[in-house]
Amino acid sequence: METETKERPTEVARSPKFEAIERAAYELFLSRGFGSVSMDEIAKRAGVSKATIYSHFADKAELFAGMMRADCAMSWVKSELSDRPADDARGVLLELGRSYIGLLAEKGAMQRIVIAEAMRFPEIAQIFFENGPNASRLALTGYLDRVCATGKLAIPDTNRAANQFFALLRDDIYLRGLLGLDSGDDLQAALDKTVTAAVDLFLKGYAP
Amino acid sequence: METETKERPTEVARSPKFEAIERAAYELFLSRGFGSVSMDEIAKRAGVSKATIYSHFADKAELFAGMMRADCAMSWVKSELSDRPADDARGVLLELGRSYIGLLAEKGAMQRIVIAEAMRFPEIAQIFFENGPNASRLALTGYLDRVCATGKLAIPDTNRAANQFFALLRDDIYLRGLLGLDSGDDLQAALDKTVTAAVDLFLKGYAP
DNA sequence: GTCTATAGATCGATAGAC
DNA sequence: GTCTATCGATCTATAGAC
Repeated sequence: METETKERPTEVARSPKFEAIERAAYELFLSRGFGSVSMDEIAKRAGVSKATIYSHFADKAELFAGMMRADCAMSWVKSELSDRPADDARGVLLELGRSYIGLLAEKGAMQRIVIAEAMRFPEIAQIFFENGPNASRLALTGYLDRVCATGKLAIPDTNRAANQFFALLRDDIYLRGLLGLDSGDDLQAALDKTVTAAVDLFLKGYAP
Repeated sequence: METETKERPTEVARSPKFEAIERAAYELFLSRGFGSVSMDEIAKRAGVSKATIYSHFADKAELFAGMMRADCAMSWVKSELSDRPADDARGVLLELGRSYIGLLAEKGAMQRIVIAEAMRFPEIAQIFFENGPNASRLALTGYLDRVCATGKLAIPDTNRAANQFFALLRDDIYLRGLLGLDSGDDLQAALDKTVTAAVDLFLKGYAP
């Protein structure tokens, strides 16, 4: 979805029904996927008729792809790493780790749908990977390069190390989330422990 | 002792049509998921009529769940870790790593389907996780305990460490596979490098 | 047991009134 | 633009002949 402040030169204010359709489709698709959601259902939730939907969107696939594309295109990394201090790798990685894990939980439903429909909508899977995991990896790689320049870490391949760090953060909680399994009683404590354990292993493993 | 099991008569040979149905359903479900495969399609591929399928399986959901349940229940870990030497952690972990990555590639399609249908078939997701990732983690935890007993590694939480090791092995290749993205031209070399890099980081990070 | 034929329901998409 | 009404296709599941 896009923010309301974003200007669209070629288009005037979008009608309330149009936005209602978008919102209804987004919520339904994200909770149940492409195949299990019918256009009748979207129309009913949006409070419009089915014909109104087809006056704004060519077909069901375009409606789905439009919603997912906009959602995947949103930037993942909230905290920029380019202006982070290179002499406090532990603090920066801890903060990045907590931010990343929060992001996984927040975007969990979207990722499950993207994976489920990756065969039918390969373009969506591509956009998701580039703007999500790959963008995160690139950002961390740049930061690790700077840390290595200070001599505080010795990483032979910062690209690979960035991948490893995010892999450690995902742990098995990511897979559990994709599978819809409850991760025990004290999830937040487990997540914090996962972050600190990942940073510990990473820093010691790449110490000079 | 059940003498008359309708579903699995292990003593009596199951009819060829029954097995043809199972094989056709398994292949189709694994390649396109639950919703996109019709009973007509399964019947056509199996060379039987639709009514014959319904004479063996209650409905489409039971047919799907039966196939996926059987596939998920298959043991993952091929090489038992209980009889592995505790004084050669690097060699054992390298071998386990290659085996695990091969397994991910082999079961890639099944995992994508399990994730995609996790909401509709939570039981399948549960069985998959227990027999797959969780069983692997338990096996590795036991081995790491033995290695720590020899003093060659110092791991505060072997359960967490086992999770971390498998997470390092998955790297981002696992996610790419779920998304159906091609992982470049030289996949095998990248996989080998991922395994060695994971073992390197793990051993140095948990060195005494 | 296995088939053909079809019921019954739902879906995506459209025609036509207003 | 938006609605109601419906078409045609497709799906799951079943009835009935053999």
